[in-house]
Amino acid sequence: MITVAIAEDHQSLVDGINLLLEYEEDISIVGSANDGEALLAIVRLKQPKVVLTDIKMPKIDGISATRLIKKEFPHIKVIAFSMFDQEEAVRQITEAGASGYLLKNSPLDQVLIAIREVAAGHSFYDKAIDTSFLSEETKTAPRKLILSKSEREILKLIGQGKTTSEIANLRFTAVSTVEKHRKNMIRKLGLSGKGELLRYALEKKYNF
Amino acid sequence: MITVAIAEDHQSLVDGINLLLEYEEDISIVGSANDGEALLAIVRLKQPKVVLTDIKMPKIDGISATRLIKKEFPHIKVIAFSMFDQEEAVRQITEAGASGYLLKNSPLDQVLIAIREVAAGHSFYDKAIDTSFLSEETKTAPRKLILSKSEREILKLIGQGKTTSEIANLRFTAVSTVEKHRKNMIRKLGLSGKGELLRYALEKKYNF
DNA sequence: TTAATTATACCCGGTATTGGGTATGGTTTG
DNA sequence: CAAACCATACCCAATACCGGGTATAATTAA
Repeated sequence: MITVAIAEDHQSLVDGINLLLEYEEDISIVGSANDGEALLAIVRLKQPKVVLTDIKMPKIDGISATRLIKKEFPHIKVIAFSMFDQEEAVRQITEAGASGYLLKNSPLDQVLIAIREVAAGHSFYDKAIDTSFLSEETKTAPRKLILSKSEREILKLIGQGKTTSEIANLRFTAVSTVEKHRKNMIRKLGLSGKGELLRYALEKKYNF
Repeated sequence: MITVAIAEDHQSLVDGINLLLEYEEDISIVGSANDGEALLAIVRLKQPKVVLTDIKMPKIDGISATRLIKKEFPHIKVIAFSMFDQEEAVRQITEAGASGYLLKNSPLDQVLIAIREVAAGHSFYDKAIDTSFLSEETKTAPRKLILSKSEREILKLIGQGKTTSEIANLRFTAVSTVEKHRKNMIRKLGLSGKGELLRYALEKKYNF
């Protein structure tokens, strides 16, 4: 199930998208907001897989919102939704971590395609968008290292089946610190517990 | 570290083996008993990797003790230690789950070799023992399936990162039942927590 | 057809993990 | 240099897990 949050100050458009997605069995809208601040609140609460956000919004604009979302939840995919094809806006929100850019005057079914594409880990830019000025890595893999040095070390130890207190001993640090790192990783990676974190560690075979 | 428990009603022999193993850095004696009942108690308490047991013992003989140990802790390796090379005794204790058979009139260093061999997952029979009547599988892989059907199913789900309550929902059964299965598996496999169980599940890639 | 095993479900007390915080120094970097 | 980021360490309340039990019905094996 692809969970989606929408931020858009024109309620009519929100309603339209809601209508469009209503009968898509693999997509579920978990919240919508009319400004950036409300979007952030929804994202923190629901942690959707995909965020579809307008760029021009009250309180917090879409670019800043994207930056904030990607900082707290690097795994959440953001799609920008804008009236105009402005090179500067495309550049800025992509650098902020967005995975796609849609135009409001394009057919609505593009929304559907874009959501599925970014949820699958790809990027999706409206055909009308000139992306030539974006480097290939920026579009497809804008990911810097998500985890910090300590976090990676701790994840490695978790992958060895160590418990939190064993890790704390090995690293000569407090249990609370290891717990904090573990919790930050769970948040950053969008996981839901030590089990999934261990799974992630073993699957990635320490390539993170 | 290979942890070892010894059961032998002649204390002098226990002392001798203690002395022998004292300077082996990779082997540690975690307990010794003079009868089968005391052995069981030690095994339950310390859960050693290897048990070295006499066959003729007060209260519970070595064969019955082996059966009981292997039932509760299939991962614990048992080496029989006997005065005589009796085919029937060799057959019975091997069928009970023992991984090796030593003779008391053999050089003491055989004990060392046997412990390391069985700890590594091999079998070890004294050279004087005629093992021709034992089938190859009986000697090297006397293991029937350690885990039951439900246990294997639950282990698979654990391997997918599911929590206990998620598994209970999926199987339409009580959380307490899933917990019981999980705990039984941890005991049977000699693990120490859900972390290691998950590790085991992923490592064995569901070949259990 | 008994005996053993399995699956089910619950008890207890104790420890670990979770998911939110806050806070304080260092480091890095624009 | 100020803003970000990182590592550190702690708080809290709620939930999950651990490692022992017991018990009962159903199924399987000897």
